[in-house]
Amino acid sequence: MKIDFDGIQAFVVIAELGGFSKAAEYLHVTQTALTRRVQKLEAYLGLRLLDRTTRYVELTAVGREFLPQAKAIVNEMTMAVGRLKDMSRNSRGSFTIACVPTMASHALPAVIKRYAEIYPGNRIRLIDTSAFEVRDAVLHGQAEIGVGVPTDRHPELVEVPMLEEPLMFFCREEHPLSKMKSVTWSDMREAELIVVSSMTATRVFMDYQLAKRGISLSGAYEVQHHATAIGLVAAGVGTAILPASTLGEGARPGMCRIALTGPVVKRKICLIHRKNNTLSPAAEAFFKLLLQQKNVADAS
Amino acid sequence: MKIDFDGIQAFVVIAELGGFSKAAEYLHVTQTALTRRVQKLEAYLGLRLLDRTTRYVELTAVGREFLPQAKAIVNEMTMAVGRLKDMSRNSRGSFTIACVPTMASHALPAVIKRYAEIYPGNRIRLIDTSAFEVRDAVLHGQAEIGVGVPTDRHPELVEVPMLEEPLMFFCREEHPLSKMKSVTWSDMREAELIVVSSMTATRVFMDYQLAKRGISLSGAYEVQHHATAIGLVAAGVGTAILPASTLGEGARPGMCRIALTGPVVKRKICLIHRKNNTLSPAAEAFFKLLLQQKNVADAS
DNA sequence: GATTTAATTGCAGTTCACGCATAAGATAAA
DNA sequence: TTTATCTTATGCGTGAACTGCAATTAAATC
Repeated sequence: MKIDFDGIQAFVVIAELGGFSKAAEYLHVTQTALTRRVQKLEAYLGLRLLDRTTRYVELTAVGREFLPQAKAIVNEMTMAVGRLKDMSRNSRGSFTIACVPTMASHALPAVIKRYAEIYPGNRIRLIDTSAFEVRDAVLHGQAEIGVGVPTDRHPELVEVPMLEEPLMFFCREEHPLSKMKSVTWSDMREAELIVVSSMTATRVFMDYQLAKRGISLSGAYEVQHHATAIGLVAAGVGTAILPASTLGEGARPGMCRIALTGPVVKRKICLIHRKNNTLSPAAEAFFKLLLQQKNVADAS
Repeated sequence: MKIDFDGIQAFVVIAELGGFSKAAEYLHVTQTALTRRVQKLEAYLGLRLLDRTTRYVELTAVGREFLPQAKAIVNEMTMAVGRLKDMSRNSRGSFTIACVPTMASHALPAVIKRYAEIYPGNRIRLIDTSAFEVRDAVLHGQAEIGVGVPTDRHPELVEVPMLEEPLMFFCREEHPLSKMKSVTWSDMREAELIVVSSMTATRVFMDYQLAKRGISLSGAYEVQHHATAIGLVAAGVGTAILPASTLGEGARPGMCRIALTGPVVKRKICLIHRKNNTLSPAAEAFFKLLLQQKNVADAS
């Protein structure tokens, strides 16, 4: 009833190398063992695969017919197992990560670059989408790792804090507040304010934090993407409230980024993965790199 | 280093049936054994294939990727081994037999018919050719079984006597000798005699036997095939010396078959196979049927 | 919190596979 | 024919691996 892979492998190697002894050397076992394996296999099958005198080994008619199949099976098996071991040893493989757009364009690129240097050849599928869909993608197994914001607890998901960044005030140098070290929410003039859509997790979180302190802020402009908001500010349309990482220091000429206090509202970014699902070695390695990123952020 | 087929099979069945217990039942082992097999496989590979709580079993990302391959391998293996066992148990399979034309058209058809009844579906490739080429076909492995005449001993070949039949004299009813119970070689009139080509083994053997008794007979007509000779006799062209089996008793109207003595020259037919080559089960079964034919001939 | 279901682990028995040493068979050379 | 040599087969003892039972642990449901 049980299938004897060793026997078939022995048969293939003996047939290809033309002898028990050579095959034994190749397989790093004694010739005795191969004799036994072949005998066992033949006994199990009820027919001879190899006609052997003490001098020569030759395929039987059945053996000749079976050899190509056996060879294919042994090869596939060896290959498949080899690939798996390679994945395990060298964190090789492909995986999918879901990520909110901000991180996809700011924190991720550096990590992906490092990852590509350490593990060349590994393909990463990146789904950049809203925080809600990031959560769903991980939950439904479309992505192994999610980079998003904390959400309502789900028993299947694990959220690991990665970094947090304050919302900041963005304006042009000409703006009256541009020379301030920090500004407060009450300094905002709604008539010129650009905020991101209330559909985004960032905005929901922000509104919630402000509401706790009796502050309400809707803004005159509402856009979907941070990049759009930055563009509008740069063009002199107005001022904006955005996560700090939206713009690195002095990344754009004529643009100022000022701390926003009273209160400081911090957007939390976390890594998400399914609770009971082991990450593939490739994803695992990436996950660790992401966590290192966290430490970098903590240190600064 | 050693590849664990059991483990992979366990993985596949568990993944397909969705649980260790169900898989255990399917494989006729305890669920404990499967736990161990999977653990061993995963330890060997260095990664998890199945994420399992005590309640549910689920594929990991790697497991999902590997499952199709594993399934294919396990299926192929099971199929291939199954086919071999079937070949062995039910003498199933195809094989090639080489046969001299006389036998191919006289003794063989009945055997093939019986064989087809007992082992339906088995394909037989039949090479009908000269005795020399029958021998070569077997020697070079193109045919597993040969039906031919004894030749010079070859260390690689085994010849098993099957049947022998006398050469007989064939003529039309109008012929002066047609009413004789038997005729002798000296009764032959060369001017009207049709014999088969001196290239055939039968002819070589006949000449040798006659030469021992100082008889030489070349005939006026020489043809390649027995069927041709019979045709010529039937058309009244002449008389012929042919193996008895060329024509069953009274098989053709107006044709007589008369014993030829002084001496009686018998053509021996034997089965040939390679000495150290095990026959495939299908061929083995056919070989046995052929030998029964021998007994039939001996009895008559 | 109790119950049920399903995988895991401790333990012990047994089988199975392996390797050493030796035998036996076959070919080639003397 | 005998001998040398090469290659597979076998006897036997050892050790590892696999298995199964029974108890355990963990998750999900009531």
